[in-house]
Amino acid sequence: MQERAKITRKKILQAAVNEFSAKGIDGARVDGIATKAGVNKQRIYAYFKNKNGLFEAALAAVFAEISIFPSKSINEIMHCPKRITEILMRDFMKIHANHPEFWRMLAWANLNDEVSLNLLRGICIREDAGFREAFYTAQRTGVLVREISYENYIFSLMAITFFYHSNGKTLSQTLSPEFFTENGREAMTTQINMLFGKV
Amino acid sequence: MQERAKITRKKILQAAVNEFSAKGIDGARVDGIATKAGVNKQRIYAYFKNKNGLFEAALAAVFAEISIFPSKSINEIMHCPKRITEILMRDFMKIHANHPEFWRMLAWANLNDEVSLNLLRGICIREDAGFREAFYTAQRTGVLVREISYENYIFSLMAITFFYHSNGKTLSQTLSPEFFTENGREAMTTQINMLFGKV
Amino acid sequence: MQERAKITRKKILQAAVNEFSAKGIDGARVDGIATKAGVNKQRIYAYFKNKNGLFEAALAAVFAEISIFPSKSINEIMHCPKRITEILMRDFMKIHANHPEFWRMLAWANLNDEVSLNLLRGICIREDAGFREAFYTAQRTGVLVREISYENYIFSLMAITFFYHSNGKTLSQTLSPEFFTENGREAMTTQINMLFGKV
Amino acid sequence: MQERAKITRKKILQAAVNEFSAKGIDGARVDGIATKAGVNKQRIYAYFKNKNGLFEAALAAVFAEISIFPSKSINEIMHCPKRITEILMRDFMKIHANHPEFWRMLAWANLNDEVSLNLLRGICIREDAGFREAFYTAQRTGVLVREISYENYIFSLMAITFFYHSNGKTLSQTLSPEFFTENGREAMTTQINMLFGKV
DNA sequence: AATGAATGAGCATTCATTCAT
DNA sequence: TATGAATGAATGCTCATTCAT
Repeated sequence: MQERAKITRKKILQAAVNEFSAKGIDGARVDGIATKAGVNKQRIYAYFKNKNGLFEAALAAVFAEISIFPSKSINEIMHCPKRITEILMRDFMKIHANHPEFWRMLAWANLNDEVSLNLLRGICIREDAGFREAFYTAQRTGVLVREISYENYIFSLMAITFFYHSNGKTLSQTLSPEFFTENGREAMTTQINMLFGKV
Repeated sequence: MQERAKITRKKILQAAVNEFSAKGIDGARVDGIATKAGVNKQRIYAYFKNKNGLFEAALAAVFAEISIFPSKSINEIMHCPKRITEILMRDFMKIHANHPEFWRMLAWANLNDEVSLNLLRGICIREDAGFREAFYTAQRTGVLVREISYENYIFSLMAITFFYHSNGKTLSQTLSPEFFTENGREAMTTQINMLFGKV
Repeated sequence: MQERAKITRKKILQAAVNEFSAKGIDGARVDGIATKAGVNKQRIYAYFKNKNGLFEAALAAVFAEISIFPSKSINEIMHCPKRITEILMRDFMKIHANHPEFWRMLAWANLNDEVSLNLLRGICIREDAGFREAFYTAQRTGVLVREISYENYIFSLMAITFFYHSNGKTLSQTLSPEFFTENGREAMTTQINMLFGKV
Repeated sequence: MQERAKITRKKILQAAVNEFSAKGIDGARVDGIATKAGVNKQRIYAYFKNKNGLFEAALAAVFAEISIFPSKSINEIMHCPKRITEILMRDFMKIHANHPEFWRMLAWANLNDEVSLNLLRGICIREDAGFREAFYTAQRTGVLVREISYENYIFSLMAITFFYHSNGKTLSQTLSPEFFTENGREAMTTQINMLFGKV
């Protein structure tokens, strides 16, 4: 693949993430993506076969961009294991706040029967070995509840932060709009932190 | 509205929930809904104005069907406050398992900018006063952590159960497929239960 | 089907015969047919499913219009069996001259793998019993060669007249342009007539 | 033209005959031909100007390959003039059976207004002088009907054999499927042979 | 209230052809 | 000579919505 082609491919992917995350597979328009990318529409089919193929590639591209466990955080945790939950939650919250396309693409992908996740195989969020180590250290030093497994711990924090961002619209209508204020967010972080911390 | 019209309206709504929850607003077809409902397409426009209007009505219909806090569970909790988290989590899990249209409609609605949630106003899940009472009882009797607020407690359990069902597809590819086995589900419930229970 | 729909259907079919016979399945444009018919393009899909379905219906419509063995000719032959070949050849020639869409649609259909001829089943050219009678009479009275079967006789005359019209373009380049003059046509008819007539 | 170019040209032509004879001008895809030929698409435009030009060249190539009057047959006829019709018919039948691309390319060319036959000029089936001689011999020796001209004789046999192969699909649906059995083919050859033979 | 017919804008995808290297 | 990249105009088909009865 020539240099020019690589650039074209990249422009398409960026536009695709933009359009797909906003409107989903069915809502997105191939024309729109081509225009946004400033690229001939046919190139999309040449590089990604079809709309679905482009979505899958766009999803993979989003995953590739996101770093779930930044080494900076791991260092911080190692230094002060007590803060593990707080740090992790703030990281996750930040990821979602800065990359709304992440939860959106995830949500679209989960709702759609036809998208294959094959491309994710190579990229998937492997829990960083370093972080896992930090988790066990926190449990060993008695600052994190022992009853919970590593997987369920990660899962819970992901669930809470994902849900917080993905369901804001309905939650503020049905449960409480308070969650989505500065204070609400703070309170939640604090409480969840205490929950997992050993009293 | 005549009796016949009411029946037609109901048939449309059922078909709409079915189609919308499966395919989303953009993926659903008005023709498909009309056919599924065994009703002339034009009736949809007569009763619900347009596709979006129908979606909003369908979303409201789903909410109206779901009972988040069954009185049976409230009684159980009152009788044995220690089991509050376990009972609630099992309830939520069951709701999602039996009504996948619930999380799906929620997800579609949250992803879409144009759907109005006005119709939810009248129906929204108001936390049953009874349940709130049970929650405070559990805290007072010392079987539930005191640091967490009622809202954040509900929120957390909703988040975990929602996320569990809505993101299964990507999670089993990226985090672990173990979650979605019988054992995985049990372990999670137990651990979350202990987490919120006072040690 | 309402009267209005019947009219629309018929307009589509006429335009389809026109366009398909001229350009073939791949060459024809659905848009072109809709425009020629003065009808909304979507109606084509409503009534004929797709382009192929429309072609098949158009082919059937052409067959339905053509009368291979006009009763007038049968009467003439009965009256003067000696002229059977001449009459038949002139009939076939006239059909092809007046209905070029006949050989053209046949040719397109034979070249295309995907067209089904199911619709022809109901219409297909059944040799008129009357004409078959005339044929045997001619053979019995000794004015038609006995060695040839009814089927092969019809086949031969069809082949010659079809080929004459369908392959004119290449034949006048490769064999001789003489065939397609008035004299050439006359000579051919006369000679074929004599060929089948008993000397 | 370099040797390499000649090879490329030939590969393109072969693929073109293959694709065009199967799908016609409108049905064929330049991409498909390039792929089949294992050649860069652009070469097609360099050597044949455009799709139509390629078709015309492919048609000419098919004609160049076919030998209508093999000298072997001419010898046989000279040796036994009585068998002229039978030999010719079997030759034609064999050509069509072995080279379906022949009647197909002819049919596509005749149906299409835009193809020019200029390239055929140089190649066209000139009746071999030898065969014409054989024909007259047969007539003189009284084993072939005298009433038919050379041109009409050839024409008739070509018509029958071409039609037999080109219209099999519709004929077996509308007239009789019997023609296309081994027996049917034999009977036809025999009868046509007798028809032209002097009784 | 209900339905069959109709519409126009749109949509994913394709294709012959040209450009740039 | 040869090739990968790019283009713009279609092309078959669909869909939400409205009309007429």
